[in-house]
Amino acid sequence: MRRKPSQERSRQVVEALIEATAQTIAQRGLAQTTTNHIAARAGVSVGSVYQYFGNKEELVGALLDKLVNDLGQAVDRGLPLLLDADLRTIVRGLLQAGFAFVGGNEKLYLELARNWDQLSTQRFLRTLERHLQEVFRLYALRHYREMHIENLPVAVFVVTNSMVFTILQYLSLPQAPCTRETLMDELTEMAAGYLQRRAAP
Amino acid sequence: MRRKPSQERSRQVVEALIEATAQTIAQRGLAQTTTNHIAARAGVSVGSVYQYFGNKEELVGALLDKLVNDLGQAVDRGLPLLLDADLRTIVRGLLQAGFAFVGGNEKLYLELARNWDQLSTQRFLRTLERHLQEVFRLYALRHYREMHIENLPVAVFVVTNSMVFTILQYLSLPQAPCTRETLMDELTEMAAGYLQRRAAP
DNA sequence: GTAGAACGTGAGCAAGTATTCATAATAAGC
DNA sequence: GCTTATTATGAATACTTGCTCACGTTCTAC
Repeated sequence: MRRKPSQERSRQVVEALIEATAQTIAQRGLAQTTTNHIAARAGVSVGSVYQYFGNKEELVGALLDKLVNDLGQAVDRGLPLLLDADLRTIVRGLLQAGFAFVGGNEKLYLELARNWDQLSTQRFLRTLERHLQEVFRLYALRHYREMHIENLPVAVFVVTNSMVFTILQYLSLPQAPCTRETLMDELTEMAAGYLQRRAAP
Repeated sequence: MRRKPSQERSRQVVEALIEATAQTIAQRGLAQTTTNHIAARAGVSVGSVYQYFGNKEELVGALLDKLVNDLGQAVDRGLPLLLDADLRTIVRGLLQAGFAFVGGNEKLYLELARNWDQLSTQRFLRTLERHLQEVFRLYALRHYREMHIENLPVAVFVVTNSMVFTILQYLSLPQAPCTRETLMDELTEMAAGYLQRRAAP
């Protein structure tokens, strides 16, 4: 951030710019999102963008920061409700929460996912992995008889990526091969089966 | 293809252009790949690109056609060897084959995967799904006692996407969280467990 | 050998877009 | 009210890049 906004006015501009970035990406796609579009939608001029962001990338980065933060909060909110349930219920609940999270801004998240290489999209996955690792670590402690995973980080890595990308792929298909419920059932089956596999000896 | 090459000379130019496209994408990334770069690397001038391809997209499309074709052949070659084995061995073999296939051009495939939205990358996945569906259909026929999946297309969809994207994600990590062998073991565990789950009543 | 077709060339055009900067408007401090 | 700091403006700049086209070269058929 090139200049730190000190007045209320400018803080609102920064907020409007980030929001406008989200909307423009959702509507036109990342590639077709220009600084002029963003400024116009935010109701300010291009110059204002460069008052607060060194370049376009920083602006998108700020948007991602906000989304990563939202994600973390969403997971944390849903977490305590799940820990008493069994593994299958937990996984199903996480999937449901995931769909709900993406639900509002499907277009935006799809577009961001399509451009996952543009650096920071990775932070999204890592944040998610970190939170899920915590969930399953706690579960494993409570149910050490049923679940004993040797390498939790790797297991979480596999499950997280499998879930996220399969769902994204499902969402971006022109016509779905099955209902959303069926997809969640199958993913739950796969993930829960995998995580539960190794009973302690 | 704007003009059909009739002389040997021009056929070589077309081939060189496609090859140069692959190399340039692998080296500089799709976004930084310009028609001028491709032409230079192919040892011809930009104009020649437009003798045979209407635009840059068609050129990349031709490259993808070639790769999809390669993929189909690779799967078909490996297929007969696997059908006698058990499910776990088959999945492990497919993963091994997958890594081998990508192995030579890791950079290229990663870069193409990063830009999966640019149309035709989807064809890649569908081709793979189609082939895998055939593999598991045949396996299910032979081992109808052990495996009876109600909705094979959906199961294959889930497994294929999970495997492909987890591997791609693994490959694009700056530092791997586990060895390639471990990853394959875990993926095998998850996929085979999932596919084998429902025994016939 | 030569005419005509196929092919190759690369400077330059057209279009788009990130970024700057001189200038103007607004708010804060006194 | 006046001064200074902060914020906003948007035309102009600088740069990239896909693509064209008038011209030169190579091949083929007769």
